[in-house]
Amino acid sequence: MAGTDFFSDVYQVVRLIPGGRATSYGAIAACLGAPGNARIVGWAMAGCPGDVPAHRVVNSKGQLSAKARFGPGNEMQHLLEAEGVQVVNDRIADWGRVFWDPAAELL
DNA sequence: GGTCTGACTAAAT
DNA sequence: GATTTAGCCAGAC
Repeated sequence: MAGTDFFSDVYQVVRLIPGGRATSYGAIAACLGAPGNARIVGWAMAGCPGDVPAHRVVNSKGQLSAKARFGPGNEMQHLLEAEGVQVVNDRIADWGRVFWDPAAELL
């Protein structure tokens, strides 16, 4: 797994997230071997280069915590819906089904 | 090298 | 279910 910087690893994993799916910060962190770095993952997204689909990364409850960072509107939600992810009340519907586990799918 | 911050998580209340 | 507390670690100053 790739690795140079934690950020690079996060970016790479996020880029590997298939359309219509989403994952959580903790899942990415755990995949990188650092289950306690959930915050770092989110922070890495805060400075994502732009080619990183950060809209597919949400918190453990499937809630669009990054929505505010994408914009004051529902831009993040719109992106997810455009990929086939149903978003209701700022959170992903059927989260357990949409959830993409990098540690399992990517392995 | 100490301190603050942050798009988190989980457990406790 | 909502709020609070504490734990976690990498970067910026």
